[in-house]
Amino acid sequence: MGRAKTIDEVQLFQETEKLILESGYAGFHFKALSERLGVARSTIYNYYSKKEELITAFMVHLLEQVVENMDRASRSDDPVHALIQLWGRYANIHQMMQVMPYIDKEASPKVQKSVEAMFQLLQKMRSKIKDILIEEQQHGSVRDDVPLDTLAGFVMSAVQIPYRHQSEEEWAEEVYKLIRSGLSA
Amino acid sequence: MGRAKTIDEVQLFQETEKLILESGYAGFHFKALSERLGVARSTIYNYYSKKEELITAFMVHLLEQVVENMDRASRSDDPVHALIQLWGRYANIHQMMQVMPYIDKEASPKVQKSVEAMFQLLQKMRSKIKDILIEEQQHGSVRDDVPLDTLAGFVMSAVQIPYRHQSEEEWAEEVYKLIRSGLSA
Amino acid sequence: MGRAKTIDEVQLFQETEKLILESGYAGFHFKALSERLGVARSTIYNYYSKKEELITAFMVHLLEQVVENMDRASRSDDPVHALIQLWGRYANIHQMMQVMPYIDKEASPKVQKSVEAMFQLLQKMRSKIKDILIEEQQHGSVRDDVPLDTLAGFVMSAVQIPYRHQSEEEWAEEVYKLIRSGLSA
Amino acid sequence: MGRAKTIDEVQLFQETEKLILESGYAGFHFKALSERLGVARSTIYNYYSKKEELITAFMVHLLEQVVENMDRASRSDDPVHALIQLWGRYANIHQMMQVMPYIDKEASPKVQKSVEAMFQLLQKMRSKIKDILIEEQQHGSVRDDVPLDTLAGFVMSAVQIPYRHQSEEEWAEEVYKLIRSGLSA
DNA sequence: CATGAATGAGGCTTCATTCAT
DNA sequence: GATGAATGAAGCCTCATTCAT
Repeated sequence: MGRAKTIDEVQLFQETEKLILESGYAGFHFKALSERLGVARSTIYNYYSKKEELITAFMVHLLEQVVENMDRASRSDDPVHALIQLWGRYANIHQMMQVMPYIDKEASPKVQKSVEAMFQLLQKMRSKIKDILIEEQQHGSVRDDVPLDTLAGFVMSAVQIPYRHQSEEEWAEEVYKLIRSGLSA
Repeated sequence: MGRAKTIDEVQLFQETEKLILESGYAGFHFKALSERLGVARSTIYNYYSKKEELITAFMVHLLEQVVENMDRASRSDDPVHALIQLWGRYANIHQMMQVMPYIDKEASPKVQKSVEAMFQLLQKMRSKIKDILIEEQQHGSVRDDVPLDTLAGFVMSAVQIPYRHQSEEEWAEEVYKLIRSGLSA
Repeated sequence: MGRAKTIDEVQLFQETEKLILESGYAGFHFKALSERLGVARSTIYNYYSKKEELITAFMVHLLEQVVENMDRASRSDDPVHALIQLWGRYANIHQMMQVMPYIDKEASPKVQKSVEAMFQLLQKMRSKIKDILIEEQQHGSVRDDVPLDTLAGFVMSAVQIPYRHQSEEEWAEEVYKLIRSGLSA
Repeated sequence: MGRAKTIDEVQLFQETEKLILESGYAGFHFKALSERLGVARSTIYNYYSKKEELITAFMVHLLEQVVENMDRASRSDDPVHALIQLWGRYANIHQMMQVMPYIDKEASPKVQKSVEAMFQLLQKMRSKIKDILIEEQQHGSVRDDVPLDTLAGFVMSAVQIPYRHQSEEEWAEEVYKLIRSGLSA
């Protein structure tokens, strides 16, 4: 019944991500997206009836993946290390998140729901990081002379360190060293 | 009394910065800007004949300030410390820089010039950081088991660590500790 | 159990009427209609291959009912009274008729036919009213110092008098008095 | 300062009225309007930033005129007569009013204000009619065996009686007779 | 210079309608 | 027949930019 789909959500999300990374929120239109997908602009409206709905749905999807992976990370031997490796893999979340302030949060009820979900996920991320750090503080492997919030911010900010010429793995190793023991020789 | 309002270029830049910080590139319009300045939209065209010209001119201005301050920082006792303090003061440069990818660089010759200038200034920033780090490596106070680029990225990324509840000074102290010696207790 | 839903034409007309009364021509979409019927939008096209075809078919159907009832009314003791009672029952025809000007009459041959039929039915309505009035004029119970067209218009306009707090019957009685003997005490 | 206007509100209202009367709410677009006015579509947005704002502003303007004229009418020798004459002159208000249900009342704060104003004006119209009728009831020239609301509805509905081949004056005279003394000979 | 007016380009959305299963 | 998918045309709206005073 009905004819075969020419696009699916996976493709939609893939191209959405690419487009946002390349052109940011302002440059993200259904027009551009439809051209990349090779469908009519209006076709996309059959999937998401508002620009904001697609973007936020995608971002929720992305954050969910990250949070899921953080769970795994926190159970590893060296959770901080695992976290940094995760950052290496999802280097673009941070960039994606920067789009958030520009989203019209009242665009539709669906958008509102997604935005709420995003905040909760971010909350979860932050608290998972803190949990990891607290745990390590108790083992004496993380300093406690700096407020937890700042420590967490420090760990999260590492996601911003650009890849230079390294592989993802090299990047993670180098950054891990710095996060652990700083610039000092 | 009642004579035609004239635009004060200082105010122009101030409002430009505010507007970009509040709304990002997408939300930066001459319409909004003119309303804040209390002049007609078309008046701004007597100063900058293109949106991009204004934005890029402003960004060059901003970067020049930062670079100037970096010069001073690099001559201080503890240049890394001074740098972090600088980040505290210019916490928004990073956010400002994020609009760059969305600028149509071919918009006009003036824009092209400004964009070139910006790249050179960014270049300068990066190399100043590297110079500082190299200098410290020679004194043995900065590690050399991590590539210089990554070290520089690490220092720059600190600008992203959000203020929590601290003053600018507290923020700088805490972050400095982390940059210097990392998470380790 | 679970066999494909089929459209009931009676229901189709019912929902069409409701929708037009609630939302007017502008608010009448196959989208809304299909939702109310619980079928796919495209299914309606198996019955009416154009929006206009459905609307006009429905209106013909409605007018036919009214004309039929007018026949009965004109054979009653007091035909004017019966007419006003009829208006009470079909208070919405007038509202329905107001969508006519917006219909694209050339939309399809079927539409053209329906539109013609509608005009003939309206013609018939008008002339039935006139017949009734002429008959009464001959009995001396209706004035002849006002052109027949205006008299007919007067009777038809009564359909517009809104229900206030009365039942349909009360409305008809009150309006009948006014139509018969006017405002005068 | 600034260049000379090419359209003014008067023209805008005139063409708005014509367009609505010809094509109804659904057929009223800024595109059609701009074509008639010989300006670009976007120009109209400099005057009214939403379709609904223009329509409702116009309707308020129209009702205000009518209400003003009703004041004059109620002070005349035969207020009911004057009212019917007024209906002759503003035969289109009723048609215009039918557009109301389709207006998105939440379209903008300005729209909301206008809609409120419209309701108040309609309220005023109705109560002015009632005042007139009450006054006449006290003089014994209007019946009191029919509820006031119905009487008022009866008077208002007269606006719907179509012109046949008469002048405005003839129409008013004929309709006045009917309103006063009904169909009876 | 400052301004108010006009405009075009470009993005957003909604539907009627067609297609393939 | 019934359906879900795809589409194009049409209307909405917002700006950057230009023009004439």
